[in-house]
Amino acid sequence: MQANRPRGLSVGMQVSFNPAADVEAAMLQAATAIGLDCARFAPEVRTADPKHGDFQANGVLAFAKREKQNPRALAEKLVAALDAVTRERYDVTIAGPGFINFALKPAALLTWLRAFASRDALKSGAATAYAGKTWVVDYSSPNTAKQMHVGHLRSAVIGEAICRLVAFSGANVIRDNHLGDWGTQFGKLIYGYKRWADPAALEREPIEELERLYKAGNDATPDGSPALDEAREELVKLQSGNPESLALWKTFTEVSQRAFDSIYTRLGIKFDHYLGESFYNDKLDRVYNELTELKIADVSDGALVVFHDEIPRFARNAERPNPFMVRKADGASGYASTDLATALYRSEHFKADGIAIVTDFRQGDHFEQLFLTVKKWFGAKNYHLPELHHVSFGAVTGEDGKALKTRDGGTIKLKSLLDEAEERAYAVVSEKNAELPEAERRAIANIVGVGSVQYADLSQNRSSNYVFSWDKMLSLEGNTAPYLLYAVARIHSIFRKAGVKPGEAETAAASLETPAEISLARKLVKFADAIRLATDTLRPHFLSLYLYELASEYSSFNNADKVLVDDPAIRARRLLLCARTLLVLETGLDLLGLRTLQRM
RNA sequence: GCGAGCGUAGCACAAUGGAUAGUGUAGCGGCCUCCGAAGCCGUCGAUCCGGGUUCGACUCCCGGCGCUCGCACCA
Repeated sequence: MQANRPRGLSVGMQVSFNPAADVEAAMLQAATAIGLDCARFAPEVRTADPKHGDFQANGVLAFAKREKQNPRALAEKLVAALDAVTRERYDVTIAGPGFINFALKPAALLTWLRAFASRDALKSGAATAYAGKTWVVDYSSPNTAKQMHVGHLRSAVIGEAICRLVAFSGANVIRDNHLGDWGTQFGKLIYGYKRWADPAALEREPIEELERLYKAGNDATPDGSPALDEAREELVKLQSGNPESLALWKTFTEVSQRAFDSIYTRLGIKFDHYLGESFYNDKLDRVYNELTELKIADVSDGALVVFHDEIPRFARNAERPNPFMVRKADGASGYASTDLATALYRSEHFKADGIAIVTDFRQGDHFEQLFLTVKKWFGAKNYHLPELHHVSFGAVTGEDGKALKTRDGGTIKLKSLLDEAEERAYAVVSEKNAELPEAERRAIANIVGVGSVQYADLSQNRSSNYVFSWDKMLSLEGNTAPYLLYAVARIHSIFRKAGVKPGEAETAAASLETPAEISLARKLVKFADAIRLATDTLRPHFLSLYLYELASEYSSFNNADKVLVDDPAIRARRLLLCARTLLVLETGLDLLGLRTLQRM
């Protein structure tokens, strides 16, 4: 997946959304001009450390080495062959053994800022990368009849950010909540429900009551007990379509859905589909039949399984065999079979070009086996094979490094976690801005509180575990949601004071002059690169980090250069910088799933 | 036992094989007659250990060590 890679020649045309694309094209053109074999020469243009420039081309070093040429001399020849537009737009220098550095000149920076003046302009710049692609994103996926807890947080937050990023890059995104709505737990739940259901409690706190009934059912059915046989009987009745059982199950699903929706609303999530495991019930036979017919699956100890002999740990002769369990020995389906049916449905029905499944890293083996199996199966049948991504993430831990629990060792419910975030944010807002009316402080606290929880997760590499800390995520300092939201609020404040809207009163802007102005503009131009990196790697933290650095750059600018000065040209160009910073921050935060504020 | 992920300043994090490894916090020192000081500026401080590949390694490979997790009918 190398979307948004520089392609084609755009030299001499309008500046690109991602100027690195222009540099790449110009380098290739220069290489051709001096007779280099472009099949063997890759310019390797990337964003540079600001002290070296905006972009750097590193490809000369590797190429010169391979061709036994002097890299420095080759770099000089290439630079001399660069076209006039590029030379006009960039200060080009050669450094060290043969790095070629490109620094945008202030006039070129201004051109970019004028060209990308709205969210639509940014989107149309970004949207070429995944244009025409359909992506299914499978995230959140809680079990029905249970409350969402802290373990469901990362999938929901990271998954939503990925949906927005991929959509911004031009894909048609299908948000699919693969609910755990079918399985052995429903036998025990129905068993408990029929004996101990409390109608008043079901009315008042339906999910909590279902959890209590499941627990009661589970406690009453220990291994080997006659009660367990009864619970299994309930499961058989449900799976064979008994109307009474199905009606109960349907109620459980609806009650669960309402509870989930209230969480999703707070997190700004709206699914297109809730195709849970139950949806695939009638699609499993085809999986069994085709895998058997193709001899991809074997019967082992009575179960239908797939071994992948090319991967030692999934091979049939492994020390401890770890087969992919398609159908259990008792004939029941497992999650492997529903996941296989799901992959097929997404390929055939949604025509998916990409599938991203957002679950924790512990399921890594499962998805590796799933993807191996899908590739063999689809390959043999000539089915359309989407890109398959397991978007995995680490655990949420307490400050002791262990899984996050309540003080008394219980599971933290997502609802109470979000409540606490809002309460804590309310306390901070009330302290900092006591003069605001209470209703406004509440509204601010909701956005800051939930945003802080989301951002804490999104600001770090999803692969590692993350340490949950209220104090850090709600802090006003450092790479946090409050810091970013504060920067946004301050910019709005300047426009209020100026009496103009963002985007207005900037036509008189002539050229950027001060170091702080230029530094901020250079950061703004790199938005495209941050989007590309975050999207292609499915790692939102690259965008978070960029936004934080942008906000930090803005704060320095805001401190160094007064915006609302009398000189109309200076005022106009600084208002322009404020407007674009605001646009990029608000667009970027929205892509992460955060709401922003005009005042906080 | 086998396997996977992770290991970067006191703490929490970043680094798309590139230049002197960035940032926050904590510590120290500055900046409010000035658009929001919830801010800005300066300073101190780190790649788990040992080999290898490369012009160049936090990054890739091999061997250790540590933490977390997974290993047949739960998802």
